Amino acid sequence: MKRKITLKQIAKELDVSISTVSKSLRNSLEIGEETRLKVQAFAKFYNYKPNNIALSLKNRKTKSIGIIIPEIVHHFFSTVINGIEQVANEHGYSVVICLSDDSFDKEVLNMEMLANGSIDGFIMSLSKETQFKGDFHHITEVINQGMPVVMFDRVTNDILCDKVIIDDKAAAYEAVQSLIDNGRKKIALVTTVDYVSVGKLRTDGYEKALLDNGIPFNEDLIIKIEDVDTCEITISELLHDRAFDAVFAVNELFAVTIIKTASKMGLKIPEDLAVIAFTDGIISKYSTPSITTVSQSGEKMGNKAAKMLIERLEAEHDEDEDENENYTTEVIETHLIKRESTD
Amino acid sequence: MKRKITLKQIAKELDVSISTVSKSLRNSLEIGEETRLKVQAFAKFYNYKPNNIALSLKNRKTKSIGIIIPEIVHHFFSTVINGIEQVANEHGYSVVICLSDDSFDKEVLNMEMLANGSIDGFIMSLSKETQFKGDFHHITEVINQGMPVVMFDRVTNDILCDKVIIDDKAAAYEAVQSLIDNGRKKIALVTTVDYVSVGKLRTDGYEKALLDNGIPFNEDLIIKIEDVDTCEITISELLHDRAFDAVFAVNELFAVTIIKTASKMGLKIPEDLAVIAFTDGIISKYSTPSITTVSQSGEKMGNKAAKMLIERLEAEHDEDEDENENYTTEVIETHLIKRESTD
DNA sequence: TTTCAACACTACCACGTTTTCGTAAACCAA
DNA sequence: TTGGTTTACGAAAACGTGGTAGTGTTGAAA
Repeated sequence: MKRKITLKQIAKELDVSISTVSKSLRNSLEIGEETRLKVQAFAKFYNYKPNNIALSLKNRKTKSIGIIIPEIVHHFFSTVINGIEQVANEHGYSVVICLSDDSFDKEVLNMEMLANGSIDGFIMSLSKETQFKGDFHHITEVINQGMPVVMFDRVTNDILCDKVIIDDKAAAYEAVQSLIDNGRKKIALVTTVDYVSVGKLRTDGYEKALLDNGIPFNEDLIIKIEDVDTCEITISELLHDRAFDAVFAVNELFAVTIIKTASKMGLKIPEDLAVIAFTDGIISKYSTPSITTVSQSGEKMGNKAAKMLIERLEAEHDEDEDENENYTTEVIETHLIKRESTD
Repeated sequence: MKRKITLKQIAKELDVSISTVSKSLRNSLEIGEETRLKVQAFAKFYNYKPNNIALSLKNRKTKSIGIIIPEIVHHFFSTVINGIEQVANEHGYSVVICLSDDSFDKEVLNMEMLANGSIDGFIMSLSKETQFKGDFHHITEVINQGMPVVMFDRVTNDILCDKVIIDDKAAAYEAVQSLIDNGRKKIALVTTVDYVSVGKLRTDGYEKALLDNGIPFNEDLIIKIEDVDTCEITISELLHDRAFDAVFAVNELFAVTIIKTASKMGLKIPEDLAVIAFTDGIISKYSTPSITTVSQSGEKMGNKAAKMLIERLEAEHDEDEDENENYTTEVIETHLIKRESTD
C-alpha cells in the first residue's frame, strides 16, 4: 500500500526543492533540462498526479458542480443528470449529486453542505415542499455569496438566476389542441394537487386550449390525484359515466393507470378514450397501447443548464467586479410524440 | 456579494489570533468565557461555516464517496444510487457520480479524476467494455493506494475487494423452476451477448434448472440479442413455430418487447406464452399484462454497498497498519414477484 | 577588474483549518 | 521575593500546491 506521492516527497527523494519539482513538471524554462527530465521521469514512474484538494484550496475552484434534485429514481431527472454530466465531463468538471426527497429541510441541508467550498455552482430543481412554502432563503444566500445557480424545470420567479424550462403552458395547449382536432369534446385533465409550478402551468394551457376552441371549461373534468395507487376508483367511476372521451395526464404514470383501468372496463383505446401524457419516459414507449406524449427532453435541459453554469463559472474569472448579472431563461422546445393511444 | 467569512477574517476583525477563534468555536476550555462568547456571537452573525476543502486537506478525508456506473438512465442503477445516497447522507457523506457510458476509457478517466483526493472511496459497477477487456489495472491501482473500493452487480473475481451482488444463478434457477412447475416444457432464454458476467451466470442458472428437471438443454432456445429494436423479427419467427411456450428474459426490456410481439400475433399471455423477466423495474409493473419478475433490489444493494464502504472508511482510522483485509462478498436476497404474465 | 545578464535553482507566501507547543500574566503558597 | 501553578491566549507547523520574488554562481562584455 503505497500512498499517493506528493511534490514534497519527490523533492526530498531527488534532493531538490519543492518548487523545482513543481516547475519541472510544468515544463518551466527556469529549470535546466537535466533536472527537468530527471524529475519528470521520477514523477512518471511514481505516477504523480497533483492533489485535487490542494489545488481546489489554492485556486478557490473545485471544478465540480452540485446538483440538487427531488429524486433520482425518475426517468426525467435521470436524463437531466445524464445531460449535465455529458457537458460537465467535456469541460473537466465532476458532478456531485444530492437528493432532496422533495423535502425542504433536506434541500436546505444539502445546499449548505455543498456550499461550503465543495462545489463551484449549483444546478437544481426545487422540491415540492420548497415550492409550497415559498421559502427560498437558502438559495438567495448561496447566490449572495457569489455562487452561480441554474434552476431547471421546477423553478420560481422569486429567485433571480439562470433558468432552463420548457413552455409547460404551450406544450399542454398543443396536446389538448391535438385532441380537439381529432374530434374529442369532453377532455379530462388528470393532474396532481397543484402547488407545484409546472402543474399549474399545464392546467392553464389545458384551459386556454378549451376556451380558444369554444369548449366550456368544466371543473368536474379536472381530476386531482394525490396518490397514484388510490386513483383507480375515482377514474373508473368517471369512466363509467362516460364523462369524457379523452384524457390529458400531467405524467405518464397517471396515463398508464388510466389506460389500464379503462381497458379493464372494456373500453377501447383510442376509439373510446384517447390519452396523451406529459413527460416522455419509458413507460409510455413500452405500454400497451403505447402512449402519445409531450416530449420533455431532460437531456437537452441538462446540457443547456450545464452549459449556462459553466459559462458563468469561467466568465466570473475575468469580469470579477462586473455586476451586470444578465440572467437568462432558456426555453427548451417540446413536441408531441404520437403513439397508439391517440388516433 | 459578500464572500464567505473565514477564521482569519474573524480573527482580524476581533483582534485576536486565528487559533483563538478556532478554539472558541470548538468550545475549547482554554479560551476565556468572554472571548469565547464574543467570537461565537460574531461567527454566528456572519454565518461562519468552516471551509470543507480546507478541512479535507487537513484531515485527509473528503467525506464524499465516488460512484462509477455504466449509465444513470436505467431504473436499476437509479435505485442503487438512491440506496447509496440514503446511507451516505446519514453518515454525513456526499456522493460524486461519474458515468462510464459502458466505456473502458471513460471509466479509467473518471476513476483517475476522482482518485486524486476528491473522494475517500469508490462504489462501482463495471462497464461492459471493462468486463470484456478484463483489464482492471485502474482499479488495482486505486486499491493499492489504500482507497477502499466496493463493487456491486457487475463485479469481477480478478479484483479483491468488498462486493455486493445478487445470486444471479440461483435467481435464474428459481425463475425457470417456477415456469417448469407450471407445466412449461419449452422454455426460451432471451439474453444479451454474454461477456457481461451477470448474463453468463443467469444462463448457467437457466441451464441447471432445465437439467435438474430432466429437460434437455436446447441451444436453439437461447436467443442472444444485440439490440432491442431489431429483435422483433427473430422473436416473431420463433413464436410462429411455437418453438417455446415460456420465456425467461434477462431484462424487462426484452420481456416487454416479446410480449408486444406475441400479442400482435394473437398469442395470449400467459396461456400461450408465459414470461418472466429479470430486474424488477417500472416497465414490468405498468406493462399490460404486468410482468412477473425477479426482484433485484437496487436500493438494498446501494444501502449495503454504502454501509460496507463507510465502515471500512471509519475503521481505517484505527487499524492503520493492520493489513488483514478480510474482504467480504454480500449476497442480496431476490424473490419472484408474480404478476399477470405467468399463471 | 568590474558589471551585468543568464542560468539554475530556492525561499516564501497564500489558500483555511486544526493542533501542539509555548509563554506572558496573574495568582498562590512558602 | 521566589518558585510553582493556573489562566488565557498566540505562534507555528502541517495538509499539497503554484506563483512571485529572490539568491548565488558562472561566464562574458565593458
